[in-house]
Amino acid sequence: MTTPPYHHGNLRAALVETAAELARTSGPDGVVLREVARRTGVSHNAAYRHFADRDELLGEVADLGMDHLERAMRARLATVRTRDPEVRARRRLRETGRAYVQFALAEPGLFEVAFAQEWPTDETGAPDFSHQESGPYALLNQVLDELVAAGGLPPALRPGADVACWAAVHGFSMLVLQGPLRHLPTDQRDAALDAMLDIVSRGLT
Amino acid sequence: MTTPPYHHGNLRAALVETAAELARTSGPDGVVLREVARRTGVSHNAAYRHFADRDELLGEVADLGMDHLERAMRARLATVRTRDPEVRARRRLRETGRAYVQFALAEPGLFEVAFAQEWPTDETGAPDFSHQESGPYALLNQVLDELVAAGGLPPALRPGADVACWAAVHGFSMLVLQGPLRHLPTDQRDAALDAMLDIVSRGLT
DNA sequence: ACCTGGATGTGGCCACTGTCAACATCTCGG
DNA sequence: CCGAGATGTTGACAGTGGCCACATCCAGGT
Repeated sequence: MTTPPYHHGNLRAALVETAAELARTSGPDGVVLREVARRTGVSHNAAYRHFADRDELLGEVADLGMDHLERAMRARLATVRTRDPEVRARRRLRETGRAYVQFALAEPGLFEVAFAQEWPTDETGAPDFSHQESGPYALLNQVLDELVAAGGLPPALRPGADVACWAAVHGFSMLVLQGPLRHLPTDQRDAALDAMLDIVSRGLT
Repeated sequence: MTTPPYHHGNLRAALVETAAELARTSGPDGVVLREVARRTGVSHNAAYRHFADRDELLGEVADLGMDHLERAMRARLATVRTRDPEVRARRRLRETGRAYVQFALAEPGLFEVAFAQEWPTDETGAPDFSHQESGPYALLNQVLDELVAAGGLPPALRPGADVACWAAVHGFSMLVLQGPLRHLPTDQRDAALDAMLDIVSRGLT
């Protein structure tokens, strides 16, 4: 007859994990504080000892999602084994985009939570990840720089290329996840993605 | 001393309008059934005589938003006065994209509501606006067809061009509205949009 | 060995929401 | 003119996020 301990031991981490599970299956709106507490076997108020409010918990889930996204991108990047620098860089760029979309489609809930979070800003209020060394955006910039260095992308087109790439893959993900392409059959969806990546790639030449 | 009439007269339309106002200022989550009723000066349950549930009301607002978007796009398209067919088509394509982003930024709430709605699907479940004559998507396809006809876009690149264009402008809008580019100063934002439109345009050549 | 203060978890409460069911009121066609 | 159907109201319910006061536990100092 072991009575459950009054203190959980590592409630904070447990809550984040449960919240992430809910986010995975039901998106941001599925992360209901009381349900998280229920599933973690704790009272509906315990979470407030570890998070200021629901948003702070969601923030943790968002960080977790960003980590997963970055790992997925890095994993796919590592599969490119081409020698020729320019071809290699171009393939790596493509894999970056493909990994982004693939993650969004595989983990729509986490993706949505991760994206809906606040983003770091510098003192002027402008986005401040330009000098970040990690994170999906930094990774994209890195790959784009590789492409410039390899001679595959005219330096004049380099500024703006990051936003263009990001917008394309992000928009595609949204169109498929929540938008008009929601019910597009898988093969057509993949074809559309390839076509889009082709167009963007052609535009960066 | 005129006592207010028991019946409103045109409650349905009035509710949609109030809901649209709320959507404009507070996005989809701001469209709270009870608040809509309150502002319309009616009891919190009156809406149920006209809409099955909150989603149906939101659907009306979404249609309204789509109309506005399409009108904005058409208005901008009409400003292109160039004669040369190819240049004209290319400019019209650009204005299409610019109008989309501009509407999203000017009316973020309506935009979000409009986009989050269900979309028509055909019997197979695939999106069914391919043969639509109106709506933003039909307009985009029309402009792309113009570009092909004018010789500005190789027919081989025509399939997929629609999704690519849409994804780019939609993604850009999302990055600015809810994403990392949220606090980007206006001038930098415009520059980034121009750069992106350039890249997409180059890709469609 | 105590005991005391801070950290952690609990239960009760409030305002708010969407939705349902029962009731009230009005309007219009026979 | 009168009754049926459409429209609007009141009241209730379960569910939510958030706050407060209280209960419990653990660690560190004496």
